[in-house]
Amino acid sequence: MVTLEDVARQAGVSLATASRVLNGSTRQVGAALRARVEQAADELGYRANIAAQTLARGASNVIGIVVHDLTDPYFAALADGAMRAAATEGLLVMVGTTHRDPEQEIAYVATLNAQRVRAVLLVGSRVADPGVTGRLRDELAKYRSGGGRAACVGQDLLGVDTVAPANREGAAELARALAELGHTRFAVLAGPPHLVTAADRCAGFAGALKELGLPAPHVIHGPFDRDGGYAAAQQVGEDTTCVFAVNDVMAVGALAAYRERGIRVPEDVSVAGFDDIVTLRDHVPALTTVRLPLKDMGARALELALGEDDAVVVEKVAGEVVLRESVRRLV
Amino acid sequence: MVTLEDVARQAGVSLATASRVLNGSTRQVGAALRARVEQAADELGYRANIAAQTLARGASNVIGIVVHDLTDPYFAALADGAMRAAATEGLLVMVGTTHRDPEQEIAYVATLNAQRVRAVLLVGSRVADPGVTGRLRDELAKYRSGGGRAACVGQDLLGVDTVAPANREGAAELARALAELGHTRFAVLAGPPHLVTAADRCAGFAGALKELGLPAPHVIHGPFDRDGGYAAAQQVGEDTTCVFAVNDVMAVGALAAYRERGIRVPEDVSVAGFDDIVTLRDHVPALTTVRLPLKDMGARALELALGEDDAVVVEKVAGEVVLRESVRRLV
DNA sequence: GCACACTTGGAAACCGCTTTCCGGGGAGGT
DNA sequence: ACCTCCCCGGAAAGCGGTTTCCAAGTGTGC
Repeated sequence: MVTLEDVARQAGVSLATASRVLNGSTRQVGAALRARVEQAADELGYRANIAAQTLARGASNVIGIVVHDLTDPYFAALADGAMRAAATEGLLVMVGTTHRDPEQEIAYVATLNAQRVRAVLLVGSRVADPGVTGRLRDELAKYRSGGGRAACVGQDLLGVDTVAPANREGAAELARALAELGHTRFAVLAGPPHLVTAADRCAGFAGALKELGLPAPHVIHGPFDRDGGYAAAQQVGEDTTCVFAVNDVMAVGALAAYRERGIRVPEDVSVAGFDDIVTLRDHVPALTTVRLPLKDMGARALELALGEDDAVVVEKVAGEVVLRESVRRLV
Repeated sequence: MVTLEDVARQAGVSLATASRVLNGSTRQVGAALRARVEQAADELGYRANIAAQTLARGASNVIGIVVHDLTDPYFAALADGAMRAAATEGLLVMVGTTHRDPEQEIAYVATLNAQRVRAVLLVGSRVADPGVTGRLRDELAKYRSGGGRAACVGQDLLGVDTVAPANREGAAELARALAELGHTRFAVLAGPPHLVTAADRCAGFAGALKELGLPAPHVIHGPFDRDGGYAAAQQVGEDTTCVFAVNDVMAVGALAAYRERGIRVPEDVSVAGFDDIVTLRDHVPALTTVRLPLKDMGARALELALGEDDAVVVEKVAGEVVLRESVRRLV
């Protein structure tokens, strides 16, 4: 590889001058030398060694994003939002996928710390296990004590800047909207009990029903993905008129299960989800859901992480109930 | 930040010994010292500085993946496959999104070169413009001359290891299968003319029709995404019995357009796509398409890039026609 | 008991770049 | 004509590790 020294020698200048010309500096370099250096760099095909720069400067220009599952459009949208924001700041992005294993999340923070990345974004639901959350907090604390910045999209459980979707409130509002349509017998495809996002949505939904004086929903746990929704839908009782899946991909799984069994949606049963995944906008029947501005949330999380402000800020972002054809009005 | 030197001092050993204990080495260290060092590292919360390691070792443990659009499930699947493969090798992943701007691809290769990443994966269709392709080749050549490895998922146009989907052949086979069902009047939602993947699929399809002695399809160009398919579908002539969208997300756009206009699929018109995107498996009507093993392709590309073999290998991967309900038999 | 091969610990060079600190020269002020 | 001040170029000291090279200690075989 051609190094800065090669360039400097070829241009007949010192290392310092070459560095100042090629890699930015507060100091000026005369036009003549500057031209010589640039030409030499071009001829030799010089590319600065960023590892060396990072070491010398003590600051890197990469950020880390840790998501649960990149192929889930929810995370893809969030990550894309953050990546666009990063690009405008001239930052590179390192993406880690935990494949829904919380331990992996901790491991990634450690690795990103070793990389001395400028900031890390933890995207996705926290888990209820205080053990893992504690260890993650510790790892984050270690990272931050070394000057690292961090933010999270999810629950405010890590002591870092957080973009927190209003899961409880959104689910509650959805419940009220559905009740308004005349539904009274509900089931909730609730996802895994330890996933805080899932639990919050479920609780918010059930809480609103209770306030309305309606019977408690039939809660069915299972995986947080499409197949989880598919499987859980099989266990919904006959008398249920409306099913709330705690996220859109689960709702799609449920719709598929109903379709296979010849149960019509919304004629025989209504189905609602949560997130308003863009990729699903052409689904038939169109999904009633709670819209979250995912891209913005990703971008905002990056902003928070990079922000100078030392105070930990938690930003709640509200969801908006979107009624579509997967839900019908009862009488 | 705590450095190796801090650890060594605390443990009362030399820098060399501490390095050997903590960051792997061929050399052995006695059990007593080893324990002291490990304890010191633990107490201090030491994390190796990877930038320094990369510099000293002259080799990094990160790879770069450049995709066109992460929120497109096609790229998400490919990237996920590659990332899983990378994880098993203990490699970190840097992801770049070009948002379909070919210039960005060149810029990313330059940046990843500067990062001295171990390998770069270029995922996605090449463009027909020989100018950009040439500059990209140059940038890649520069990277590889410095010891970098590279591979591509797409067309064999860059002189690097390539995983090449059999776009022409797959589209041709699809055309034959559709003709078999009695279709004769076709339209192709062809995407942008400069995108090689789109052009190949279109050409393969048209070629097969010609061989069968059928009339040439009505070719409609437009963007390569869902909205492109939606828009292009509006221009399809009345007499067309079957529409081939050159990828699945475009096909979904077309289906949406038809649905809005009250045109039934497949009763009034048949629609087929290409890729067999997993996220779309629950779409109604189920999409006839050509299946590509996306995750495997991503993983394979990484393998090729990392492989020791110096010869440039091009691996064609075949697609499999999958007939589903979006297409009907005529007469 | 001695030469010899192995181990194992440490000193120091080095990886490629940034940046501080110096010094020389030209411009401007008096 | 002299003194400052400013501008710009270069030497060199890091940044935090890895690894080569030495030296000292430990066994082994004869």
